[in-house]
Amino acid sequence: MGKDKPSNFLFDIISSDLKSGKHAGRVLTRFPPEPNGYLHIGHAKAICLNFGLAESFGGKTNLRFDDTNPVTEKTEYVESIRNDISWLGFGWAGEYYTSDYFETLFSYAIQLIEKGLAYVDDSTPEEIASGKGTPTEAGLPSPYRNRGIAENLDLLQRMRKGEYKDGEKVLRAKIDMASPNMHLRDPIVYRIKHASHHRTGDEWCIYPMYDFAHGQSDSIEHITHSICTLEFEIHRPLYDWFIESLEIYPSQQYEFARLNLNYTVMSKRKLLELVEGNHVSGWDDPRMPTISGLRRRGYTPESIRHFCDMVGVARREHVIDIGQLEFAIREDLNIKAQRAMVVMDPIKLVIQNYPDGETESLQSENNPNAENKGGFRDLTFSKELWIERADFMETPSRKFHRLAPGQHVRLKSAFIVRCESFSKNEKGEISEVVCTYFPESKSGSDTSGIKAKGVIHWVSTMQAIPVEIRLYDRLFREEFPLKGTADFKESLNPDSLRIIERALAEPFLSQTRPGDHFQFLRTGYFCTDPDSVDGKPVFNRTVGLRDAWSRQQKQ
RNA sequence: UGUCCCGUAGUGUAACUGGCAACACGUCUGAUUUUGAUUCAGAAGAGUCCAGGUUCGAGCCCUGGCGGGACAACCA
Repeated sequence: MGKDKPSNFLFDIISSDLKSGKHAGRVLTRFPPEPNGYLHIGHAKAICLNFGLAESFGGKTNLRFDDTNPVTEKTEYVESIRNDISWLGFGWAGEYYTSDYFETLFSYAIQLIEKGLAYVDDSTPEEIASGKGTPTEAGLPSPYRNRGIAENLDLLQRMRKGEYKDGEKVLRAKIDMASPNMHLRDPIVYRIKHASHHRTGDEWCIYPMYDFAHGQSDSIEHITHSICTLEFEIHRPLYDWFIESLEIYPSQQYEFARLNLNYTVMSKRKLLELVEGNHVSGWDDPRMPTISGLRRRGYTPESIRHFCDMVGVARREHVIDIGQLEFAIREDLNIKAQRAMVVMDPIKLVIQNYPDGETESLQSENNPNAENKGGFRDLTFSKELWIERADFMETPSRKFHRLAPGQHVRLKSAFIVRCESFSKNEKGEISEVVCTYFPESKSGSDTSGIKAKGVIHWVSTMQAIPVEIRLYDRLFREEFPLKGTADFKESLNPDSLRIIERALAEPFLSQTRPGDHFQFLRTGYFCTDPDSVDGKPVFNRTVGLRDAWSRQQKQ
């Protein structure tokens, strides 16, 4: 399945580069996260592309932390990023940090000055901003634009030595203040930041800007294809300008459209806002589109990689329906997940013709869709069972295939029962259903000749264990949370988490470990949460089963 | 009144150097089913933003519109 990945424009570019011998038959890509937040599903797409493309051409991929802004970056993020990439199943050739290149980058700056292509500007940030002009009006040259080379060199060294305060001076490339591309209007190359860096500590007080770091870092590593998202497209002329001016290895940048999903947000800044505002429990909250959130939710690496293959790559902006992601995980878990029966909202079912105090052992397949049905496990059957409240109706609609007075139903992997009567509590809720069972209708050896229209799940009251279930729904109730409201947090779905404190489950679930995947029969896929403690497992709903019945009900 | 990018079924992605638009998800039927799941079979749904042009022939090439997006952080 999915053996042939559909072709895409990046694949085509690399193919033809290889054919033309452009990089001497070499393919080296890189994944360049800034360690200022956790990776999300959008990054997964970039990871799959960079690693996947390289892999399909026998090339390699570097991991490079783009750490040029010490005030937002942390080692905690470095670790989570490394962990997430490995978890997705990718291994990187070299692990680098842009900060490893600070000294080289500084020497590049000197070269630029010596070539008359950079100058130190004493203007204030406001002056620089206004001097840039607008997209439709040319900018004005800075009064410091024509400083001599020697003076520039001296000033840059003194910037490095820490003789100036933040913002007092910057180094700018001398390109073209009238360029229609704003990024070419003498972009800032180095700025002063007296801030401690997560790796270089206080060694530096000047830091290179993205544009002066990224392309050169690619070049230093001899990256052949530098793949990034569309918003950097307009930076490409600058990327090329630095490489040409410095006469260094000509890495090439290619852009693709970033992944967007409906009913969620996909920017690190916004995700950080959700974390810091306690709208979620953390970066790995199962409702987050982060890789760690998806992992905790129960998504598998395979499902995420397959999803990334399915959505493809192109240069046009798009929004993928979250249903596509759900399809990917259902498809994977269908063949992998152990089945179990868990009653979420229990009512008691009493079998009037079953002997008091007796039990019998029945067998049920662990996964009917896996090879050899995944083996079998034992279930304990008895006179009193828990069944789902929703599986009984006092006055059923015509198409209701479950329990109702006089109606037959099969208890999964057990017997057919017929509903004889029921009782209600003071509040008028169903409290108990009384049935008779047909001993000769035992699953696998049914000779009763009785046909049951439906099958329901159950668990024996004496053996059942209590478990906590966390039912997750989409984090936002708006398809496009950013549209229409001033604050995207107003679109948060108040019902994105519903906790069932005490569901009743098959006893073998007491043995589960965090990260285990299950399909709770007729309900959905679930994953054991790290919050589980001995005697009280906690399960996150990854995704519900497809449900033609409820869809039909809604219509 | 600027520059650049993009425009193919509801969604997303294909269509080798032009040869009567394909795949996936979704939707709808029907069959099977001890999960109203899965599986299987089938159907509907675009004539490729619009208008011209080149060509025997254009989603692919050209021109002009229209529509969407990006660009003025000492962020990446």
